[in-house]
Amino acid sequence: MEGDAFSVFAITALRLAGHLTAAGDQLAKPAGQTSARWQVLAAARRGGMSVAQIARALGLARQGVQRLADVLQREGLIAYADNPQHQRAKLVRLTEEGAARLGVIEMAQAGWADGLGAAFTSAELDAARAVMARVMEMLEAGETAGG
Amino acid sequence: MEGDAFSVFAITALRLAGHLTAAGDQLAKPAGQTSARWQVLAAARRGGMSVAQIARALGLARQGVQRLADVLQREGLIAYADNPQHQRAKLVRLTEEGAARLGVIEMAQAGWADGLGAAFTSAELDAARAVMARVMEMLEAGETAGG
DNA sequence: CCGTATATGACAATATGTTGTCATTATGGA
DNA sequence: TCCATAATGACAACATATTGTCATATACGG
Repeated sequence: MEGDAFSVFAITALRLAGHLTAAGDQLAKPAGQTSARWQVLAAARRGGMSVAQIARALGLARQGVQRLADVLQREGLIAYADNPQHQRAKLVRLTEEGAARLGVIEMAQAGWADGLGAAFTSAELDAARAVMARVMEMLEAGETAGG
Repeated sequence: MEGDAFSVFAITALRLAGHLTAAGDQLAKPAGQTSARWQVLAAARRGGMSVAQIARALGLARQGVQRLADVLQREGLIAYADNPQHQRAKLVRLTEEGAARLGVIEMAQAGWADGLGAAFTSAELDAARAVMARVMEMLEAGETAGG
């Protein structure tokens, strides 16, 4: 039945995420970063977002992203800019040093993704991604409803 | 190109895992457990495995599983049994109390999986799972090769 | 302006997980 | 037996992430 198929799907997704995080750490290591920091740097480049907004975009707890951002700010990779919309919620901005580090990571990431992606068709990857996204939507709906 | 499709796939997988872990924590909470503890309890029920073997099966670091297992042992949910094959590597066994807790979790998990799985066909879930498994195999090969 | 609800950052406690190191225990070859 | 290698558990340091709590800032309805 679908419940069993879903359980196997979920267990596989959790194990895959572990491997992807490990791979991301390896990609980010030459730039002295990690998977988590990379995500925050990428959000900082988009610009115009506060820490809380970045946390929501990444699906993480606000406080965890705050801690990462504070570290990155002390290291000079991101900077806090005044937010005309909100006195306390500073906007996160990528510094030149941060952009350089992010560039190193993304160069490596592009080659990595090309290499792994070559073993699949775009249709396969997109179909799998669509199923994952639908599951995520349902989970998010449940989280909002349940507390 | 497939590289871009793969990047989007990877990012989606990471976000999905965050939501799945949160959902698992909610399922395990009535039994006073968490997603991580649940995984170890499930491995303990299989029996005949040492901590290091469980870690490999879950794709986690040996030391992290050891710490979780030590906590579960102190709480009386699992027990260490002598291993005739290895003096130091004790076998992990589920206690009656551990089996009771695991049962509570899996009752809830079954209903949860049925509810979410009902929105998908078995073919959809299995196709997505197959793609994730192939990605995982490639990542594991890379990890073994690369160190 | 006031009161309520929400959003945000700060701080602490805790859980999870990795990496590194060490001593001990197998394992296999000379 | 002896030695090298790998596996294992113990311990520590650190990175990541959640939950809870608090004070302050913003938004909105009167």
